[in-house]
Amino acid sequence: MTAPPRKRRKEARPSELLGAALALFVDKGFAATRLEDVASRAGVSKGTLYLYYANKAALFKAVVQEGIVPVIVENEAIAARHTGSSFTLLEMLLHNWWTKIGQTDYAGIPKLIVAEARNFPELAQFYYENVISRARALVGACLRRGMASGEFRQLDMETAIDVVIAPILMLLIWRYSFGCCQQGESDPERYLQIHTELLRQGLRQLENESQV
Amino acid sequence: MTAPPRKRRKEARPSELLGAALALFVDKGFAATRLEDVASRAGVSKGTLYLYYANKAALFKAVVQEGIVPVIVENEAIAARHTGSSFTLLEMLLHNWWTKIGQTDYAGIPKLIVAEARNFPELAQFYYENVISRARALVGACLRRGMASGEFRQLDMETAIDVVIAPILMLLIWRYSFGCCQQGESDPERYLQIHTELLRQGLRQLENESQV
Amino acid sequence: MTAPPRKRRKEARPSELLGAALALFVDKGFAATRLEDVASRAGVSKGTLYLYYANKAALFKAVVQEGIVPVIVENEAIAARHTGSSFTLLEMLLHNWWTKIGQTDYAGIPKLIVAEARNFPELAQFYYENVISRARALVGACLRRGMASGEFRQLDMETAIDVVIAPILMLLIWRYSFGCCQQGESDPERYLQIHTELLRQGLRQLENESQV
Amino acid sequence: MTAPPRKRRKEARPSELLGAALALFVDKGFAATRLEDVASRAGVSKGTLYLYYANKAALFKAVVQEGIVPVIVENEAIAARHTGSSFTLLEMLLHNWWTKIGQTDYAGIPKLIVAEARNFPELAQFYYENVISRARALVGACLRRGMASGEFRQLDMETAIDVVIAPILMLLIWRYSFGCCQQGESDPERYLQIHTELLRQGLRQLENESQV
DNA sequence: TATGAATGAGTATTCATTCAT
DNA sequence: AATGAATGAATACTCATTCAT
Repeated sequence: MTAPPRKRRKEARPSELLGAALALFVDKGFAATRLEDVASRAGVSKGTLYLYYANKAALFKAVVQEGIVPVIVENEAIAARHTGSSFTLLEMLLHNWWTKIGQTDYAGIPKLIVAEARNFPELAQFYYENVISRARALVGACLRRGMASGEFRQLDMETAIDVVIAPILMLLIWRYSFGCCQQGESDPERYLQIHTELLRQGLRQLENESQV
Repeated sequence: MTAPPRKRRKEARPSELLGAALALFVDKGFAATRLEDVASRAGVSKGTLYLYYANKAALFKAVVQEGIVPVIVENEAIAARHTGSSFTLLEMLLHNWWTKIGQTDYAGIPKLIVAEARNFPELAQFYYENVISRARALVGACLRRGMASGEFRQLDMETAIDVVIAPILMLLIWRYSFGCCQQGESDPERYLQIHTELLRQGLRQLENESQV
Repeated sequence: MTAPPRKRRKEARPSELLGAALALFVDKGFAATRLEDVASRAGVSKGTLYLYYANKAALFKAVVQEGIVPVIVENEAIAARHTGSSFTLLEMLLHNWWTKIGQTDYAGIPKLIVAEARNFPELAQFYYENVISRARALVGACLRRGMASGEFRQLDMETAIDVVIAPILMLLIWRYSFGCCQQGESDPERYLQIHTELLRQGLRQLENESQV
Repeated sequence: MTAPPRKRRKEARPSELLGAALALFVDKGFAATRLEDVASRAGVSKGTLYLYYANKAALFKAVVQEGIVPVIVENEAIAARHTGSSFTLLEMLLHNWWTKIGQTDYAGIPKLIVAEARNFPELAQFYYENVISRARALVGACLRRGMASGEFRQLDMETAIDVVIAPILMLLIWRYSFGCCQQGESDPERYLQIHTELLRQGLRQLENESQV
């Protein structure tokens, strides 16, 4: 009969809610996450959640907007002010993504969105416009820059973007799907290092080719 | 005179059900597929479905068992009897996979299983054991063979397997998630051709390296 | 742990469900009626209700369609085959309505629809087209017939229809709103008898008027 | 210089709240009106509403008390001081009701109370005691007076009261339920005029009858 | 074999009311 | 007096599974 103490934390609520939502979204997926669980994980009631986010889709969009879009923005800034080797830029972009996304709970979002895109086209559209197309544009610009300078060899652009993005994407998708099924302990850092090295070789203008 | 078709019908039930299940699973995913829809697409009642498959999970496993595992078995046979270039073997394996899986509705299964693995660990386990681990073993054996013969350079095995599998996997995942969101028409054949070429260059023992 | 016995009563279900729905709709109104209560009053589970009616609105429409529209149809038939006094026809129509609607649970529907029309425009539209407009057309035809024969005096048609319908409508609305609040026991039969008498006087062509 | 308007504001709060409540109650009904909407329409917060009215029911009662009961009181005063024709008194009472209620937003209250009486018996009881019973008593007294003086013929009292009240009540109920569904534009003034005329004829002591 | 009627657990969202500030 | 953050009860609809026929 003792009413639970009401705490007013207007400032802190949004980030607490987004944190709880992220944790559950990446664990269960979008459809299978119950908003009641999000609320209770954030220490509030279901109703409180709706004070901050109009519905489940809005909550998901906020998670992406607050957690992933800023990293895109950062990377756009890094690219804008970069002078020097295009491959170094590529490394910086991937490294920042890895630090801010790959090493946090946000790492689960790419698998989630791939998994639910068809059943929630509105979310897919949002993610495509705000994350995918911007990320691809960024990598594309970097590659174009390298090809123009002769640092990279000429490649089909869309395929080249895939080649850059796929390894990190596969790593994240795998970790959040079969990650726990796999017996052998995988070392993501080493995996990425190898792929970066393959990338360097795959992209670089070969000596004798450049001379042709 | 209507008896014979009725009989044929009866014997065809399982495959009709599996066909309907496959179509809906790859369209909606596992959780979002309604067994009632599967049954009605196969032209039977919901109850009949349960005469053949104990539950939704059993139905899914049957789809995999009947449609995907045989391709693995074929590929194992191809590898067993192959003599000659390891890269040619790799091409044969990928080509068979592409023909039997990539160009059929089964192409949607990899995305499905990645999407639902966490929420249905039993299915993930089944798929991992019956498809993933066997496919990786097969590719691994092929790579080991090529490395032993000097055709391929020495690479970390797990990473090399990833490098072989990832492009085709990404292609399928993408097609069944953002495929329809994307404006530009993508040409999967060309995409695969490019990746096969990159693969050839990435794996081959370079002349001067081998001389060292 | 003993599962409740499942009874298959496909034939009887619809009328049992409609009966339960009618009872609760007229008691609580449309919005305040819980489908779970309808189901349990009919002795079935919530799910079963949905086997027969797609949703709450469909259930309501079925109640009207099965219980009220047939009375309209009957009255149209009565009017079509009637020969003789127009006032007698009017009495027959009102009497049939009173017997089939006014003395049954359907008597609560007019109040319900008036109460919820604004919040459920789709239901209002359905009821207006299937009941109200047909009932008014029927009364209108009867009045026109009496005016043409000189039995009734000339009156504005819409108002005349109101004058005929209003007393019985008010009676029903009152019974299902303040009926229980009222201390004095009201006698609906006597009320209607008085109104019918007033109607006879109000409609009839006065002797001296007809001579003018 | 902003202080005075602030003060005026404060004193005007209750009537602003009652105005907002009236508008929403007659639009949505009692149950479907959200107190948050009432508050925001009045330009205050939800909490403030509760400073003035203990709950939704109290708010509704206040609307009736402030807007409808005074018209009853006025009519009681008109009747108390009236000398002359009873029918003229009836016309005055109806006219005042029409002006103060029928031509304002309060016109929606009769439909509301009829619609929600059963689900909110406390409100029904309040309205019955403060409005309905007093209005009927008033009309009853007027009719009794006319019957005593020989201006009206002898009629069953309750029925006679119904005859007087029903047309105006039906008009208001209709306007707030199917009013918008109806294609033909109805003219309430003309409707009332016709009914008043019918009333005059229906109530008056016929010459030859009075002579009997 | 085949049917399809029946079940009931599961969930996003709303809103009157409370209360800390 | 005023705010608005917080609460939690309440409800339509879905669908995997069961089972009587």
